[in-house]
Amino acid sequence: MVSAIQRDPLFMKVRRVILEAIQSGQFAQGNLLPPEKILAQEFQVSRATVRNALQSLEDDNIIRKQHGVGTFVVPENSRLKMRIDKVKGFYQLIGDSGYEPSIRKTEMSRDLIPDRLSEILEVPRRSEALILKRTFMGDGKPAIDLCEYIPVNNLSSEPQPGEVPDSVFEFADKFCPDRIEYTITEIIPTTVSISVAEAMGLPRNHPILKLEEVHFNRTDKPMIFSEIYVNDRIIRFTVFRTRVSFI
Amino acid sequence: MVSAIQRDPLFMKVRRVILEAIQSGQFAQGNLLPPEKILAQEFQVSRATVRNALQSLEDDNIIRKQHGVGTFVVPENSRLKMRIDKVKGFYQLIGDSGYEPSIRKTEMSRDLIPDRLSEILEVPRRSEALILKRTFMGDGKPAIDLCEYIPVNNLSSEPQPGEVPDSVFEFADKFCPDRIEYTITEIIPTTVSISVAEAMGLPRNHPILKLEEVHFNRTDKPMIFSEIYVNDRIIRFTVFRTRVSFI
DNA sequence: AAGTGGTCTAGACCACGTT
DNA sequence: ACGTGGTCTAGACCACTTG
Repeated sequence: MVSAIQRDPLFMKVRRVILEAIQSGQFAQGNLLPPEKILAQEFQVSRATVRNALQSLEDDNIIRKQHGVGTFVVPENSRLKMRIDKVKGFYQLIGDSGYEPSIRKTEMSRDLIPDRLSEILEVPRRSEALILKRTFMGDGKPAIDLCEYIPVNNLSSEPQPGEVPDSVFEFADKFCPDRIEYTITEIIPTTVSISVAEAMGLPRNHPILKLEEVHFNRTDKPMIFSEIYVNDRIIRFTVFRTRVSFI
Repeated sequence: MVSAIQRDPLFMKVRRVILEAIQSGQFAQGNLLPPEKILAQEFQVSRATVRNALQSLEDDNIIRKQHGVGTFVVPENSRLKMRIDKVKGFYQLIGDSGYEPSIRKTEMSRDLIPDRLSEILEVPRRSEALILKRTFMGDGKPAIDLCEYIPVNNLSSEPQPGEVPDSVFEFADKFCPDRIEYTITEIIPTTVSISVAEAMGLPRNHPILKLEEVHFNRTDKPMIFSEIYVNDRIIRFTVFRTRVSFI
């Protein structure tokens, strides 16, 4: 079952206050935040809690800490919204990219699962899967073409047309016995096939990004496979990488 | 100046011991690690230190924690070595992909910087840059074609041919006034041009992944631009993504 | 020398999932 | 009810950068 209620931890409250202060440009003198000690006093919390809040902001590339110096606000222009390692859903992604998101259609069908996918999803060959096809649009133009394969054995109830959520995470919450705990994505350059060219409104042989995603439950069992084509005229993925020293 | 010496924190020692135990399959009964409390007692450290060690292992997708349940070893087959958000250097990346890495050549030249890059690197138009071109091989076949642009004003000393490090991070450490603090990478699908096709030994119009990287120093100043072509027959990038709930 | 973030301790209580 | 990881405290000292 999906637990919807969860108390908001203290550090998340602190995070929100700091984030608002950043966004309203409050302590933006030189983009330097007050020291952790001061923040702790100000918020009447321990330094560990402040550090927890700052850590979560650093993960999102909002701030950057430097040992012996201080905590800096990362300039807007090097913030990244289309981080491929932070994708939550394509609808939101298109919005973040500055386009008006919409969904053209949702096709739902049942069919035998391709042999390659039955291996990846660890289900018997020639077993059945629910197949969902959708095209996400940005400003009315095709941005993302998506095809999801859910083996019928991984379904806990049968979705009706019209009640399919935008995001695969919500889909699993509603219609699968387990939620998706993590996802592994492979990035593949390719050129558009005839069918994709048609769906995306692109010339044949146009280069395009293909993503193959496998969604796992908490016991590391693969649940769902997604095949995704991304129109690079609308969506450009980025990666943020900090220097790491140790192994 | 680059500080080479740094004391190894306690939690890194703990991390190493846990990692070795995982790799030697020691506490692999059901892939469940002992509780944090027990680990703390065993290593004679505080629970916070154990948590710090476990956190770093979780970041690397070695373990996965689940609130109320325990800490699990992630199965080998869903470990990822070619995480695009964790790339340290291409030489190592090729090795991680299971190929014998080598470097074909390093071309070094000075030339005017292209207008587009002068904007990205925030230097005056028509200023000069050091240009480094290299091809990384895997098992003798071209795997990665790399072209780096370093504005001459961002150099602190002049590299001699033969003393150019494999990694751009080490290059900046040696020949630039600042080290690279973080990198933003854009992922672009494209097809090979004539020159790249030649360098990579690929047919014309073959789809290929292009990466455009901008390397920043600690003051968010762009220092170096890299243009990278990745042969997807040898290197396949992956992304690891866990479910996140809050904003 | 001063001030910052990084590490570490020894406790305590809470939230979550299982039994 | 129990055991797990998650959060939080109040302190201490260390490592790094800068003046």
